[in-house]
Amino acid sequence: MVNKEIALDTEEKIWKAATKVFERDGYAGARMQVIADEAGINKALLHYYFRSKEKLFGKIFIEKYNKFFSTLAILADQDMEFFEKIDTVIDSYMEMLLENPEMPSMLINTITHHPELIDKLNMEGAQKIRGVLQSEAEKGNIIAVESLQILTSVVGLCIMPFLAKPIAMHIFKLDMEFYQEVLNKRGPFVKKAIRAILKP
Amino acid sequence: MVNKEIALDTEEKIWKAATKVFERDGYAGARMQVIADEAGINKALLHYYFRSKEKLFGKIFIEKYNKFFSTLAILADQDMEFFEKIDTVIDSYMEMLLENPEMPSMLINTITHHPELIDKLNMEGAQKIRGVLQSEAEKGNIIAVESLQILTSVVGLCIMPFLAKPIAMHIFKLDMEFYQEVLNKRGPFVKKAIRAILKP
DNA sequence: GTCTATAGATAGATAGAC
DNA sequence: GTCTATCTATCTATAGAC
Repeated sequence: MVNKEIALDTEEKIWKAATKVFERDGYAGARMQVIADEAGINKALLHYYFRSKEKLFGKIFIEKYNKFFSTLAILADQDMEFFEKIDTVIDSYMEMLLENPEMPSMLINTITHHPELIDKLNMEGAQKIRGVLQSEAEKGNIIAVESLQILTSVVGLCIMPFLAKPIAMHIFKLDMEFYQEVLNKRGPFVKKAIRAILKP
Repeated sequence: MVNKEIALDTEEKIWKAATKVFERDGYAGARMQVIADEAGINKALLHYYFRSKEKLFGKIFIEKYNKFFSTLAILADQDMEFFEKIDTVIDSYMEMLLENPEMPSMLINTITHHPELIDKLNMEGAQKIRGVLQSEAEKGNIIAVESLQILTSVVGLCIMPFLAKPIAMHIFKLDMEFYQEVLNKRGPFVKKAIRAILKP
């Protein structure tokens, strides 16, 4: 069992190192040598464990995003009042963003450059939430617009301060503390904003 | 003058080709050979005109984004009622996005990987608009929140359907026509949404 | 200004010893 | 499983003929 434990440990080190480098540099910008250095192992071991750069990236990407999307699917299924459900989704989204601010841009970039990976994502959660929105609109509880307008509004309102962070901090000469405060207050702000938008 | 005309023409061909390839593949993913092919010229000519890949990218990036941001600066200076000004900014933003849907993700990516370029962007427009928001909030005409919350809301609401296009079309199995309609209706939707959000 | 040819560096991937 | 050494391909960039 000793060998297997060591193996798992190495695989984990590679996984963490590769995640970090891919997030920072993107797929095209990432270098296998850099990942190996970060993991404290040799370049050849990367290929021993994952065969190719593409496979390594694909596995990490799918695992990371499916974990997030499956959380959404669970939330959408819970038995709650509509706005409570929306709030829970926003809370979950903001929590994820605060821990992984690079996820939105990585998702967008990957789908653009590796469209084949899109099929491996489990998007039940998004479909369920869209269904909820459509049914609420039919009942007249919220404004009657295409549910995509609302869905993209929730997501856009949540992620924008994270996407804009580097550029906004620079333009307005803000320090990290100030910006962190903006991010911390974003959840409550978005909840209010969505209520205002959806009022029929 | 014949030589100069031919030179300008070649430079322009390179510019267009490079813009296309950088937008599609990103800086790290772009290849000088691909740009040369796209421009219908030889690879060596790229270096003759622009010295290096980095310089070529930097020049295109700065020109493209400063053109857009200077439009914003002009709008912010116009003598208009507040919501008329907001509407004009949204219209201008949506028009730009409909023609250049890749601009937001390219901006975000570039700032992340080439932070030195941030200093070459002229961000007067954004600063002016933030000033307008702050002064309106002080006057009590709109809700009293940090102006960054509003600024990122406007931008987030505008760009999200463009960022999400490939992934949303796939998840919900939408055709281009349907999605285009969503994009066309986005401007009016965002204007309403911002009014609802800002109401004190 | 424009081309061909190639230098020089570095990428991903593999062979083979241990 | 892990390493060193190396292959092969490909990248940016330049030299030099025209």
